[in-house]
Amino acid sequence: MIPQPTEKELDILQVLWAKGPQTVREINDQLQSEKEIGYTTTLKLLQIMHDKGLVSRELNGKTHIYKSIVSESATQQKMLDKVVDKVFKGSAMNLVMQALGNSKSSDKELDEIRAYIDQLKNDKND
Amino acid sequence: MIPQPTEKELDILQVLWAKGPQTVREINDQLQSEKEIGYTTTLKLLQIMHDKGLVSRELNGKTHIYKSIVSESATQQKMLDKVVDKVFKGSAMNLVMQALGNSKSSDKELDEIRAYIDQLKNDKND
DNA sequence: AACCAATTACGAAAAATTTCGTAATAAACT
DNA sequence: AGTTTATTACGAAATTTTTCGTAATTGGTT
Repeated sequence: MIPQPTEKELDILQVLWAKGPQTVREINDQLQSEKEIGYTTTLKLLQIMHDKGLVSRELNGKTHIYKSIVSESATQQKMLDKVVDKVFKGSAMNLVMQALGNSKSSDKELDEIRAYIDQLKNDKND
Repeated sequence: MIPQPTEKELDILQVLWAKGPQTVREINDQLQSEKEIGYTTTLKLLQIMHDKGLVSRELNGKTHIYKSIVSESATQQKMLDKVVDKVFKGSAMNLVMQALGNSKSSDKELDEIRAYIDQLKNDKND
C-alpha cells in the first residue's frame, strides 16, 4: 500500500500535477517562489517519495525526470476521507455543508452543484 | 494566534466536543477504546494543548477538568481551508464536488443539500 | 500524623518529518 | 584527458510530534 504523502510531499505533488513531469531543479524553482527551500531538500524529498512509490523517475542524460504516480483525485479523496473522519465525525454531508457555507461561491457555482446533485440522484435511480 | 491542533490533539478535541468537559482519566478512557495509549501521554497532550490555548482547565479538588476553547466548527473550517489549499488548488467547489461524488449519500441527504444551496442563493440576493 | 491512591509536573526518549552539508558522480567543455 | 558545472547519493542535524517513565504533590483514609 502506498502511504499518504506528508505535507511537504503534497507541495511537490501539486507542482507535478500542475505542470507534469519535471526535473528536481524545475520543481525546486517553483517551490522557491513560495518559500525559501534548498535544492537538496527538494531532491531528498523526491528520493523519499520515490522510495515510497509516490513518484516514478526516468533518467535523461544525468538528470532524473520525476513524475507523479498517484493521481490527484485519488489523493484528494483520501485527504477528504481523513478530514471527514478526523473532524466531521465521519459525515461527508457535514463537510459539504460547512464548505458551502463559508466559501464565497457564486450563483453560477451553486447552480453547478445543484445540477451535479440532480445527476447523482438520477444515476442512483437506474 | 492559537495554533492549529496536531493530529493527536484533534483526537482529544473530538472527545471534548462530543462529551463536554472532562478529566484526563475520562478522556484517556475514551481514547483507549480506539487504541492503546498511556495515561501520561494523554495528560501531556492536554498540558501542551493548555499551553497552546486550545483548552482551558478548572481545578476540582486535585483533578483538572479540561474543556475545549476552540469551537468545532471553527476548527472544521480551518481544516477545510487547509485541505482546499493543499490539494484542491484553492477551489472549495472542487472539494464539494469530489466529496459529493464519492460519498454514499442518500437521496434525502442530497435533497437537504439542495435546499441549503437554495437558501444560500436567497440569502445572497437580499 | 502517617499512609495510600490518584493526579500532576517534568523531563526526556522515540518517532516522524524537514532540512541541508558534503562527497561522489556524470556530463559538458575546453 | 583534465577541468568545470550540475546532479545525485548519503548521512546526519534540526524540528516537530508522540510517547512515557519517574518524581512530586494532593486529597482522602486510617
